[in-house]
Amino acid sequence: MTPAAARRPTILDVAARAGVSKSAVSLALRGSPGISDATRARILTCAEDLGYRGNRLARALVEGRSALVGVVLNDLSNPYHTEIVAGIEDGATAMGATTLLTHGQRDPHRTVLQVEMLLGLNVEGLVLVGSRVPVDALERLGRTLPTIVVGRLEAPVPGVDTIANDDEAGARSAVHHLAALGHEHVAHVSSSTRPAALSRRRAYLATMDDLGLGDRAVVHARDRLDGTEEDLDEVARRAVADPRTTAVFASNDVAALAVLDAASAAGRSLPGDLSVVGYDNSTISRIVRPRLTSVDQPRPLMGTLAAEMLAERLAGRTTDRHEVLPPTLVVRDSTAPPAARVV
Amino acid sequence: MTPAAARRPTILDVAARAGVSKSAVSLALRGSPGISDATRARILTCAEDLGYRGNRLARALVEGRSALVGVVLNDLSNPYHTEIVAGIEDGATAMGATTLLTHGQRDPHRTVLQVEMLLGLNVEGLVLVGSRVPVDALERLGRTLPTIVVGRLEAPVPGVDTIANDDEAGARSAVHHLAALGHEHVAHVSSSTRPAALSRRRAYLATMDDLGLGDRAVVHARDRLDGTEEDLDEVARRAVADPRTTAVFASNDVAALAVLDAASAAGRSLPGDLSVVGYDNSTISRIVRPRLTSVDQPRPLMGTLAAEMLAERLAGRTTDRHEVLPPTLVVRDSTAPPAARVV
DNA sequence: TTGAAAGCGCTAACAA
DNA sequence: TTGTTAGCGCTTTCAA
Repeated sequence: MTPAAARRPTILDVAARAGVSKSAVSLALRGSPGISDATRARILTCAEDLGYRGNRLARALVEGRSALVGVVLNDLSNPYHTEIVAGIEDGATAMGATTLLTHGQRDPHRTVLQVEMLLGLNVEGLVLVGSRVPVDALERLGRTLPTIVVGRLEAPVPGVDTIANDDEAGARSAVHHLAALGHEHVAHVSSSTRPAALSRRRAYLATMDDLGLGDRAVVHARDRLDGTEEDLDEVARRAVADPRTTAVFASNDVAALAVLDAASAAGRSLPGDLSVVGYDNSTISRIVRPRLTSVDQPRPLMGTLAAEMLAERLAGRTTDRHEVLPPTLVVRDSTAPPAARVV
Repeated sequence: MTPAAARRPTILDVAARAGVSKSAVSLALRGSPGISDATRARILTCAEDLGYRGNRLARALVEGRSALVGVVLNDLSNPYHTEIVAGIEDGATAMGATTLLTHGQRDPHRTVLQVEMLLGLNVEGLVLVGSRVPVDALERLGRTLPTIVVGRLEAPVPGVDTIANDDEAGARSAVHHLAALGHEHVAHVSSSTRPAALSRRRAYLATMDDLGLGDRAVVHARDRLDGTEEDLDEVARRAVADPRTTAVFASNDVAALAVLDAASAAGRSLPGDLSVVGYDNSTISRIVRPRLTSVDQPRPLMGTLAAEMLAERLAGRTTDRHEVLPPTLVVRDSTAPPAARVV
């Protein structure tokens, strides 16, 4: 009594049907030489007839390589990541590898579990996108297999390559844009103390200084001295409440959205009464009204670059590589010259 | 000359170190009985020392089952899907399976390729979320392995289970909500001719009839008679241009967003001058202003249910199951009673 | 040009 | 309680 579901045909079934040995089938299937065209054609036909489908697991086992690459997102629901993923996948496909996609639900612990899972499946390389993997775990990965981190790290980890956008340049372009429009009281809303946000915060202050506006710079940050985080909307309200402030540079689009809301609630008209620049050029920036001026990271490029660096590692590179890519400012409707002052 | 990267330790290495046979290690690792506690402890320690990590590929090969489940999204960048995925993953984890996530980039062809890839990895089941897999391919899948489709199908496919929300009920609740607010001229903006959108369109018309408003119903659809699709913004403009229309039910949140924009552009104030209801309760509905009233599908439940149905199939169920879940209306700020008419 | 045989890392009989 | 053995489906020597 065999089960109802037909067993999946193996290479042996094809061999039997074609009247050859299983190694002949293996050769034929992968287009290797050392087999006559006639036999190959016959074998291919038989395989087709049987609906034969190679067993990648078996192949990976015997070849000692899986041609699998793991991609771990911090958070699947973050639309910021999807273009990066597409880039990685394109690159991986080009090098004959298959990407396995997972996500850590924003939780470092779950992220580590996902990574474990991928290692169990014998992935040959790992790309971590924005994932908050603990440094010790990252170090272990760097020793174990090619590992690329897309996103800013607090400090380099040996054996781990990184790809990030130039947060300093991005922040600078945002502030310069606002200053060029005539804004002097440009405030900053900072959403976190993670490396990328901190870089932007520092660059904001430095740029304000460079422009001779250092004494007008003011940072509204969520992080409190006691280590807790203030509500983002509350921070936005604070920033908007200052009547001198005519423009805000926010450390990401989510924070910018909070500022837009707070401004509306406070009766400040946008962008005349208050200009806002975000960071990430996420879908949010196209959905909100006014449409958000935002700093764009070259996401597709970051993805293909990740795949490329992975390929290099697999080809034998052992030195670490840290790539920083230039962002570009996308100007939309949320920034304009400051309205004439009614004193 | 061995390569620099240390070979990953196998069960044999552990056995050698512990001075036992490899089957003893296998037993110890999986907590099977038939081995003394002392030996087990020793083996576990050795495995730990060596940094041993089981090879799932080898295990899958010998056990004849992979404990892998494939999840295929139509589009990774569609935030609508992510909660469903979380549900599927939770369910799969509970049944001891691992989910492999992929996406088809909205392209049926690419989707089929992804499915092929998953089959090559010996997944034991497949969950397709909103994916547009051609019917013939779907039929083949239904014959080959447990397959669950989350989303509405044009017609049932033998061997394929489905999970969908009740589009009729959702459309009805949207129209009833608007009618209860006092709207009579409720128009519908329909974004496509896909099964879900068509169901909502039909239910809209039926509900308007039921309410005695049949003669005031008007459908603004993208689909033209010649089979082409009109620009969504253009359709929204048309809908908003009709001065009698005081409310719009859109077939999804993206369409609703287009209506909101068109309304603003036409100088109609929201929601007093025009009320709008969307469908999907996507992140869009929380980002736009006014916040969008929208029909919510029970996504987490859809996900866990998918995993559950998969488990049933794997346990031997051979009858098809089609589940339809009730949606709920989430009322936000985009709907209000019609403003008093200035005649 | 083809077939036979070994073995990838593991589990699951079975024998000791 | 332990060790031995035979494969899972495939690739890859090596002979024929």
